[in-house]
Amino acid sequence: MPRPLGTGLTMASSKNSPRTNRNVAPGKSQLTRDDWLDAAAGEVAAGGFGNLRVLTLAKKLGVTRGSFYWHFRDHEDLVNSFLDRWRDRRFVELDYMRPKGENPEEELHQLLQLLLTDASRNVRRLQVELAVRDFARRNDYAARLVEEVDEARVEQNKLLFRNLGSVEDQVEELATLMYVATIGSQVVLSGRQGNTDIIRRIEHLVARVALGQGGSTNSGKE
Amino acid sequence: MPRPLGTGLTMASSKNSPRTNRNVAPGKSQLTRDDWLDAAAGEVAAGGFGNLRVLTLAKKLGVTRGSFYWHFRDHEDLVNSFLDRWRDRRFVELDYMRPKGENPEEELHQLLQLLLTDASRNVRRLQVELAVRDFARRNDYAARLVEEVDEARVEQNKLLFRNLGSVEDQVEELATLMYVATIGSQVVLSGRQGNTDIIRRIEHLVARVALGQGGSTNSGKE
DNA sequence: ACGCGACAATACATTACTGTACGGAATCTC
DNA sequence: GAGATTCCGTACAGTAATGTATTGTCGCGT
Repeated sequence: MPRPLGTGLTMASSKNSPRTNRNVAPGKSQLTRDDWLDAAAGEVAAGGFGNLRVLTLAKKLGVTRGSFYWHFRDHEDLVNSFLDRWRDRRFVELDYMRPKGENPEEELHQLLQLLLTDASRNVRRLQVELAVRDFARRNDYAARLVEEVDEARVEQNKLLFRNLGSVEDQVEELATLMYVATIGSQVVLSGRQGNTDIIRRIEHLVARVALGQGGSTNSGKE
Repeated sequence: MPRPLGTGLTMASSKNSPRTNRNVAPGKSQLTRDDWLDAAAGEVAAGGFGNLRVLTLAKKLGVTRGSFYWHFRDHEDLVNSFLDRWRDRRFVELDYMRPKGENPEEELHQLLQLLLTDASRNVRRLQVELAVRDFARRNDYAARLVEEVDEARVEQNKLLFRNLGSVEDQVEELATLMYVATIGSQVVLSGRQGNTDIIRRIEHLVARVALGQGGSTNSGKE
C-alpha cells in the first residue's frame, strides 16, 4: 500500500514535484497532481465545489479514477489541496503588484483595471474566486483561507491610499469600501456582458473619491 | 394521475391557495406548498442549491417524499418555485421601503441600515440571497431573476440619490457604486462576527460621499 | 533482462438520491 | 354517508457517485 499523499489539510502548497515526471513533453502520458488540480479548476469554475466529481475530472483527463486515487487520498484531499493552491496564488499575485509608491495614481488605476476590467477577460479566475467564496460559507477551512486573502488585500489597499496621501483616519474606510465595491461588482456583474461602461463608471467614481475630488456631487443646496 | 402542479417555470408566483388548507390550526397535519418552500429556504441557506435534497426536507417536515411529489412535479419544480417566490419577495420588499422623498438623508440611513447592519440579524435572508446569486452563475432562470432584482434595486438607489440632490450625471454612478458596495460587504463579511464597526465605517463613508462632503480625504497637497 | 516503483485500468461493494406506481387514510361535497 | 378528492405512506426500480482492492503496464536503474 504505497501512497505518497500530498499535504492534504496542511497549509503550504508543498510543491509535490519529487515525481520523475518523465521525458515525454507534450503528450500527457503521465499525469501530475497539478494536472488534476487544473482540471478541477475548470469544474469548480463551471459548477462550483458542489459539482466537483472525480469521474468527470478523469474523463476530462482521459484516464480512469484509478489515477485519481493514487494522487489523492480522497475527494476531500482534492478540495483542500485546491484551496491551498488557490490561497498561495492569491498571495503571490498580491506580492507581484505590491505598490512601490512612486506613482500612486497610476498604481490605483492599474489595480482597478486588474480587479474590474480585466475580470471580464480572466473569466476562469473570477468564477473560481466566486466559487471559493461561496464554498467558504459552509466549509471552515475555505472560510479561513478566504479571510486571510481578504485581509491581505485590504492591507494592500491601505498601503495604496497612504501613498496617495489620504489622511490615516480614512485610509481604512477607503480601503475597505473599495475592496467590498470591487468584490460586489464582480458578484453582481459576473456573467453579464456589455458591463465595461458600468465598470468604467465605478472606477471613475472610486478614483475621484480616493483622490479627494469628491465634493461636487451635491447640486449646490448646502 | 391527478396532479395540481404549481406554475413551475412560469414567472408570476401564482399563489397556489386553491387548497382548502384544513381547519387544523397549529398542528401540521396537512402541509402546503409554502411549507415545503420554507423548509427549502433553510436548506438553501445552509448548503446552497446544490445540497437541496427532497429527502432532507421530508425528514425536516416529518413526512415522507410521497408528500413532496404531490405538491411538486419534481426537484426542478421546487427550485423554480423557490426562485419565483424569492424574486416576488424582493420586489414587495423594495416597494415597502420606496423612498417618499420627504427626508432623503433619513431614508439613506435606513436603507444602509437595512442592507448592512440588519443583515447580521437577518442571517437566513442573507444566506439565501448569496446562495441564489451563486446558483445564478450556472442557472439561466435564476440569472434572469437576479438581474431583474439587481436592476430594480439600483433604480431604487437612483431615486434616493436624486432626492438627495445629486446631479443627474453622478446619480447612476453613485447608485451603482453603493449597490455593489453593499452586495460586496455582504459577501465579504458573511459569516464574520464583530463586523458592525466595519459596517458603520462603510456607512459613514458612503453617506459622506453621497451628501457631497467628500472633499477632505487628501492631505492637502493639491 | 529483470525487477522495482510510479501510474493507471478493472471490477466490486456501498451509499445516496430521484422518480413512479399504487395503495390507504382523512376530509370535503352533495 | 357514499363517493370523490386531497394528501401522504410504501415499495420498487434506476442512476450516479465514492472508495477500495487488485491487477496490469510502462520505464528506469543496475
